[in-house]
Amino acid sequence: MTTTATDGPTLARLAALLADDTRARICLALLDGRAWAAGELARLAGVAPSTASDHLTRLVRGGLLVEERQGRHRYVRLAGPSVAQLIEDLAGHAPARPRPARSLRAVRADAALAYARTCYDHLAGRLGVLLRDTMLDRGLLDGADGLALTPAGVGWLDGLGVPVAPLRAARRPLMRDCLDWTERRPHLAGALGAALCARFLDVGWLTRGGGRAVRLTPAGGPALAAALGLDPADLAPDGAPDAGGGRA
Amino acid sequence: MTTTATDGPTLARLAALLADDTRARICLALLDGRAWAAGELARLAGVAPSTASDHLTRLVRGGLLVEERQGRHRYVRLAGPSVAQLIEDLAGHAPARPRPARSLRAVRADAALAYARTCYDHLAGRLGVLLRDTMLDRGLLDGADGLALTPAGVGWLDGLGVPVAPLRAARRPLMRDCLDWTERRPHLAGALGAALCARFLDVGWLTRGGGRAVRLTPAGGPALAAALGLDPADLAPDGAPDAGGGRA
DNA sequence: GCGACGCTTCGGTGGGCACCGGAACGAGTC
DNA sequence: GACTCGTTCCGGTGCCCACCGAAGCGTCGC
Repeated sequence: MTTTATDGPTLARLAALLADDTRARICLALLDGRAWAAGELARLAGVAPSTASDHLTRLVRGGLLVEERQGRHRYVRLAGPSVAQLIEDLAGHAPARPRPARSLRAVRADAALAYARTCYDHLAGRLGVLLRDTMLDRGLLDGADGLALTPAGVGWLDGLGVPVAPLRAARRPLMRDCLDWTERRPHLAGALGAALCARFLDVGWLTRGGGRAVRLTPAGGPALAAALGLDPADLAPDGAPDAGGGRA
Repeated sequence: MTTTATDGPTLARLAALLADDTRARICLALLDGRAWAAGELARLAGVAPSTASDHLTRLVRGGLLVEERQGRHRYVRLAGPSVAQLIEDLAGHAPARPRPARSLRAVRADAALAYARTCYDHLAGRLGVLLRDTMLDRGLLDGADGLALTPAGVGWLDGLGVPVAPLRAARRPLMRDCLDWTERRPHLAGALGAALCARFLDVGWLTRGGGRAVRLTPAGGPALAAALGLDPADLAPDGAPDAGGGRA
């Protein structure tokens, strides 16, 4: 028999993959869960295509990314939810640094992101945190002895068209708290968080803005408020007058 | 443009703290939850004291470690459970690399670690995983809809002298799955995991071996088996004939 | 076919940093 | 007070790696 699994150098090599500004930027961008082309990532990170290509190769070799070649394009995405979780956790532990606003456009985009965005495959931002809080308030989740769905919660999900049974069968955990970058409080991740986010997009309550931002649709606001037993005003993006301008 | 709270460089600087072999070794050693002197860590990592001192300063500045000066000694320990969790998560994602056994002593020490050890402040290794599994089997935990204590579990803990009420009041989550390095399956962390481990040590069911290893005491084996409704043989460290030799 | 495009490979350059030894400093010890 | 010991500060060295531009290669479009 062999031994303890992870030694120092092994851990260091994994951390080194995220210890570079450019690679970190790339991984954060990929947290939207979609596949990006190599050139897009190079432009986003502000480096030459050759440099980005190098980084992508390294990240793929390290197991953080998977690639898919299509014609002359090289698409990469995060290797899975566990990688997304790892990056989220790291980002959650990094010191929160309020950044100076650079332009009105940037302020609007930041406000839109702070209000609602995807975090790999689930919902984050104020809306994500509010969703979890309300589910706890309404007794759909029980947070006293861990974090678990109540029978009422199972019924509520069923009513939304999110049957729980297939989620239980999934290999990933049903629920998991994910520390929100902007709110510094947890939102809902795991199979359930992903299913809820997908469902809201499916039925048109949410729609993707550019990048990671998502927006409540005119129909989605009242519908979600009703489902949660909230006043529609509670869902207003009160943080800033973002409107719909955030097309980054 | 980038995101609101955590941008690429911020994430990269955090990751860079763990991206060095020596610093990674130091952090892994500190996962035992105790405070180590700078010189001890230098010897453990195999570098000059001046080099280790430099690394410690960097880790403290980065918020991963806290220090405590006592006379001419500088003691450092992990800054808290959240840092321990971060390192555990990273280690859990690192590829498991079977290492060749180097000596009989090393094999014995490794076997002792694989059987039972502390993971910052909670129990890990085969024993830790078995504990969680059995609690699920016995209906003390409910894993179907998240991870939650059942009423039976609350009573069981009370009988062990681990009242749940103060744990609920703690700021850290009551329970959390922590991926075990050696078993690659979850064991129990969070406030409850820490309280259980502390209690087992308090009542003398477990005792600390050298380093991170812990051992079942002659009295503790049958007692723990009885508490869990297991045959004492189920708790045997069957992986290897470790006996009590594992004094790193 | 030809050209445009996206990506990769390949030297070359530069900066950051891990490491050490030696000197200095403070705290304990006799 | 002299000595030891743990730690820190400092200068110097060498390695690793992020970056680029240029050239090469497959893919798509006209």
